[in-house]
Amino acid sequence: MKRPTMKDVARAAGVSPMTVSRVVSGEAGVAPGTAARVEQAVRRLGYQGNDNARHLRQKDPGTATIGLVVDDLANPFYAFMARSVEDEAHRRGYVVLVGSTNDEPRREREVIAAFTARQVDGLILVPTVGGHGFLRQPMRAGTRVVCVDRPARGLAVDTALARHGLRSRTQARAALDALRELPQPPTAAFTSNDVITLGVLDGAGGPGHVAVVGFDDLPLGERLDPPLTVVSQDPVALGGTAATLLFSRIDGDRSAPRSVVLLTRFVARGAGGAPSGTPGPPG
Amino acid sequence: MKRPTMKDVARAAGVSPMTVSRVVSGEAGVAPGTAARVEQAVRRLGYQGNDNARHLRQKDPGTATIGLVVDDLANPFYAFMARSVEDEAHRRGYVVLVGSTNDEPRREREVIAAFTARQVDGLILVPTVGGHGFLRQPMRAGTRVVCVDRPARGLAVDTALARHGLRSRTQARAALDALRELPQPPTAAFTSNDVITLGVLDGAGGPGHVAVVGFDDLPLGERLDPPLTVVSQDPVALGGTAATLLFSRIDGDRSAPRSVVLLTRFVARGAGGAPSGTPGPPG
DNA sequence: TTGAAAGCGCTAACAA
DNA sequence: TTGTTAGCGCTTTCAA
Repeated sequence: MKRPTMKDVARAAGVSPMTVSRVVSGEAGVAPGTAARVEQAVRRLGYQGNDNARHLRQKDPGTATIGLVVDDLANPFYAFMARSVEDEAHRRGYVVLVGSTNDEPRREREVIAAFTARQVDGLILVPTVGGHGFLRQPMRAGTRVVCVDRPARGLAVDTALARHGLRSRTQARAALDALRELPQPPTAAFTSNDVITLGVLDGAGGPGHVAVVGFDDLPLGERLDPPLTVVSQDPVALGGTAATLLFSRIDGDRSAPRSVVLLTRFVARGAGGAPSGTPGPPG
Repeated sequence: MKRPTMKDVARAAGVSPMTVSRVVSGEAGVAPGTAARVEQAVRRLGYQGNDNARHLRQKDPGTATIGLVVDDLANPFYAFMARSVEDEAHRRGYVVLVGSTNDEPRREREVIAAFTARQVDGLILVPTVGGHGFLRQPMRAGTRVVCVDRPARGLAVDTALARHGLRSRTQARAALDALRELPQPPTAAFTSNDVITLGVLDGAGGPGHVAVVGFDDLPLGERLDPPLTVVSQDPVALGGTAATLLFSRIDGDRSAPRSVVLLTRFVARGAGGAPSGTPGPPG
C-alpha cells in the first residue's frame, strides 16, 4: 500500500490538490463545507503530508531539522547534552539527527555530509582533531554551525605522562597500568572524561595507589571511597546554550562569530583539595 | 549565497543537468573528458546533492533515514542503545533521527509524526504507556517499526509498596523516603532503571537500611559498599538487535511479526543472592 | 472561494 | 554519449 498523496485526497474529496493544500496548512479562505469534506478524506485515507516535498518548494527556507555531532553518544556527558539539545529543538518544532564521530575525522566528515545532504538548517558539532575546511561550503550555503569545544582541548601538556586518544574504560585502565610500570610512576591522575575516569579508577588501587581527579562528574562519584574529586561541567547547560545559539542564528542573527564560555566547578571530595563548589575558570 | 544546484553545475560545465546527474551518481557512459569538466565544476562551486529531492524522485524507495524514539536519551541505558543503533545505521549509510518521549504519549505522537512526515524508512521505538493505533497508518504505508519493550513492563505487581512513573533521581529518593515512613517499611527495594537506582541509593542508608537490587547495571556499581546487586541488561545488544531486525524489514523481509527476547544476567554482588552471572528469564 | 500552470532539485524513460 | 521530456509531492502565483 502506497502512502496517499495530496492528489489522492483531492480526488477523494472532489476538489483540486490546491484546496487540499490550503486545508492541511490551515490557510483561510476555504468554504467550511469544502474544508470539512477535505478533512474527512484526510482522515479516511490516513493522509500525512510529505515534509521533504513541502520544504523543497516552500518559499521560506529550512527543513526544521538540525544535526548534532558528538564524539560518542553513549558517553553520559554527550548523552545529557544531546537530550538538552533535543528538548530545545522539540520545543521549536525541530527534529534532531544525531551522529557519533568516535573522534575519527573521516567518520565526522561522512556524518556531516549525510546531514547537509538532507538540508539540515544547522549543526551542533563537537569537533574531532581533524581540520574543518569542509564546513566552509555548507556554511556559505546557509547552514549555521555551533561548535562545542571538547572538555579536554588545550588542557593537558603533552608530557611523557600524558596519554591521549583512549577510547574506552579498558584502554584507560591499560594505559594507567603501563604508566605505573614506569621508574617514576605517577602519584595522581587527571582524567578528561568519565569513561576514562572509570578505567583509571579500575587500576588506581593497590600498593602506592594513585589519586584521581576527574573532569566531568559521575553519578555515584560521591559514594566512592575515597570520594571522587572532579572538575564538574554541566552538559545540560552546554547543550542548552549551544542550541539557543544555533537557533538564534537560524532565526536570522548575523552578528560576528561568538565564543561563549561556561564556568566549571571544582568539587573536591578527597583530602587536600580546594573548597567544594568553587567556581573556577573553564578547562 | 544560495546552495548551488545541479543546474548551476550544468551551466558551469556546459552540459545538461542530466549529465551532471550521471557523473555525481557514478553512472557509466559519460565521456571521460565531459566527466572531468563536470567534476571540476562540482568542486569549484562546492556542489552537494540534495538528498531530499533525490529521494522524492528516485524509483527505489526510501530516504536512508530511520527514527529512534526512546524514553530519555540522557538515561545511560538508552544512550548506549542509541549509540549501538547509530553504529549499525552508519555502517549501512543511514542516518538517525532521535527523540525522547519522557514517557508522555503526547510527545511520543508528536515526535513520531515529525519523523514519518520526513519519510523515515523505519522506526525503533520504546513505547510509552499510551495506545499506538496511530502507528497503523505509517506501517501500512511502508514504514517498518521495531518496538523495544521497556525493562520494567509487566514486571512489578502494583501493590501498596510499588511506585511507578518516577522521572528523576530526586523523585525516586523522595518516593523511597515516603515508603520508609510507612508502618511496615520495606526492607529491600527493586528498581527498574539506573536513574531510579541512584535515587534509591541516596535514601537507602541509615538505621534499618534498605537493600537495593537494580535493573540495569551502573558503572561503578561494583565499587559501592555494599556492592550493588543488579539484574543486568545489555543495551548495546538490545540496540544492535533492534537495528538488525529493522534493517532486515527495510531490506524486504515480510515475514510475520516476530518477538526477540534477550537474556538478562543476575549479578549478585551483595550477600544472599544467586551466583553471579546466572542467565535468567527476561523481565 | 477555487483551480490551473509552473517549478523546487532531482531522476526515469525515452529519444537522438 | 548526450539531451529532452515528464513528473516525484508539494506550494507559489496568478487567473477565474
